[in-house]
Amino acid sequence: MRLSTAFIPTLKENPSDAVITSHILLVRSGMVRMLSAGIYSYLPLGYKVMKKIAEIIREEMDAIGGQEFHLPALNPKEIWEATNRVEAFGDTLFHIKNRDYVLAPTHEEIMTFHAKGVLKSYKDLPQIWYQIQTKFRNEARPRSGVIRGRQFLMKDAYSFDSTNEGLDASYELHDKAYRKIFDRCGLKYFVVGASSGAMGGSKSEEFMVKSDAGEDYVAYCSNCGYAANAEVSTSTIGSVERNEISKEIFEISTPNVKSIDELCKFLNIDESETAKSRIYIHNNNPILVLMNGNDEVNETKLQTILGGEVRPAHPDELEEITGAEAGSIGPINFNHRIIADLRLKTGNNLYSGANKNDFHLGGIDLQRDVPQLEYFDLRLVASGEPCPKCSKSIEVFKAIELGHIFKLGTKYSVSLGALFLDENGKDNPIIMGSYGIGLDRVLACYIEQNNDENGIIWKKPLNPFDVHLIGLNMKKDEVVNACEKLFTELNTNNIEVLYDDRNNVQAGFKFSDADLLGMPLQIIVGERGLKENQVEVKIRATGERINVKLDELIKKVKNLLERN
RNA sequence: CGGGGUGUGGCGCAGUCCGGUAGCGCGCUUCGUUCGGGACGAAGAAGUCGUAGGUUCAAAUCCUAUCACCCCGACCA
Repeated sequence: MRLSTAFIPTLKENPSDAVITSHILLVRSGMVRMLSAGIYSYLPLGYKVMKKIAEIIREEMDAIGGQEFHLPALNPKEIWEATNRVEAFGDTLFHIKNRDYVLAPTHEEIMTFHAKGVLKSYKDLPQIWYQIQTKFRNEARPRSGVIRGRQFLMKDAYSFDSTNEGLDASYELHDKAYRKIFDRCGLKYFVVGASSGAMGGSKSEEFMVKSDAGEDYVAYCSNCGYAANAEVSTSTIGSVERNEISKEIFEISTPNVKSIDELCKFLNIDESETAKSRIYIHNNNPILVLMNGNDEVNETKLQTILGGEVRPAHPDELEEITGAEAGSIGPINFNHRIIADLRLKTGNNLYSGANKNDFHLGGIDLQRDVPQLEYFDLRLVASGEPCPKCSKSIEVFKAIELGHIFKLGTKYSVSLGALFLDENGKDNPIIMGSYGIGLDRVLACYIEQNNDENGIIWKKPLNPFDVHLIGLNMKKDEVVNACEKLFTELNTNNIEVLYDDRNNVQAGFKFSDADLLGMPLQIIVGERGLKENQVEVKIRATGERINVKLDELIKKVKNLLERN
């Protein structure tokens, strides 16, 4: 492809609304443009990469017996009501105004609809159906460019089995296929145990990429390989020590002391001697959650333990409920339900808020002073604490979810009546699994992991082109002639070439564009080299430059691309 | 949905406090000189100052409303 006529609008400056690296580079390299918040157009160069990602996914899905569908994004609302997911998705579901349609955010319902009455016998099972299709979700707050959009491209797959063993096998197939897909895309990722959330089902795992732009937290142990979403990771850190003598409760004036850190400094005590209070509203009733020191509440665990509706209390509610502001709340004289983290079970001589602004209490013995207290594992795991599997230290970091695989069970087949006859002639709901990959995220994560200060660094097989051919001074006939010849030669050798044939652009500009676009190899053709019958090959990833004789170029390029 | 911020030519921004009819850099067009790391000179094109209403002799600037986008939080199959 000739750059002079291609639509690859590169930008010299960072777009003002982009913050994370992948977003900045996607826009600067002319791969995407924003149409509206969370809605992006893929330009030719970006779409070329998306097609390559899709092709890898297709190959691996087909390899496990997957069959590709193309389902409508426009769905009758009725079918979503049958599974109660109009309510479950709430505002995230896009509704069509002038007809009872919704824009599909995922396709369990529609796939199950097609399975119903067609997969009638255990002999018809198992099946793996998939599609690569645009999904619509009315995200409250789209962010990070293409990583969290209102419209995005997703590969979604569904398995249909007659037995739980069959589901296990289908799930395993997807697990292996996903590893192959992400390996082939050149991504560094983790597979973590996850919460099934509103999807329902018994087991689920996420494929995660470590990134500061991520919205999930992953607990990872480099010693034994343990990895889990922090939402579900168990905390195994030890309980606080119990002193031999429990002091009596005493009140201390602590003016302007709001945080645990300030309290520790003020009283010259250790974090472990303090109990932090967080107030939540559970089904319209206040509940105090007591944590040790600076431990954070794991709200997923809290939600699971309490059930119903749980949310943090607003600041104005705090004063109404406790009589004090956020920094001075505590369990003593608190007249609603209190639960505490397991770590505090043995605690005595603890410091906590007095439910009176600018006062704290010391000498609290939870067993003595709050006898009705219930203890649960409520703690959000943190870096440095012992791994639940091998007791070595774990690391907690932010991550982006690339893919998620679920054992769904029979939730959708039951509510939509997708039944099959077993060997005994008895009706049974089909046992399902569902498996997703965000293609936009694969693209963005690749760039997050492969860039430098000059731009993107592409490697096979996702690279849009293999080589970037740069003609330095296109006013010189010998340069033009040499470039044209190489362009033809490379193309006939099935090497994908982006050819910078612009004759009105300075050399420096071309170099910068080439580094920004980031093809694995740059072939630089200039007068200087041509005198020696040679061109320069630059390896984008390392910056290494090699002078190559013209008649050895194709061989050398093939060779370097193999190695890449 | 709560908090904060920003909307001025294609892109990045100044001007807004203190009202006087719009400017800078990049890009774009034409001509010339340059030509291996984002060139130089000359001439030019391009902006309802997000939108609507109001105040005023006069509004990018002040007031009111509204929309869009970004960041933090809430939410997140």
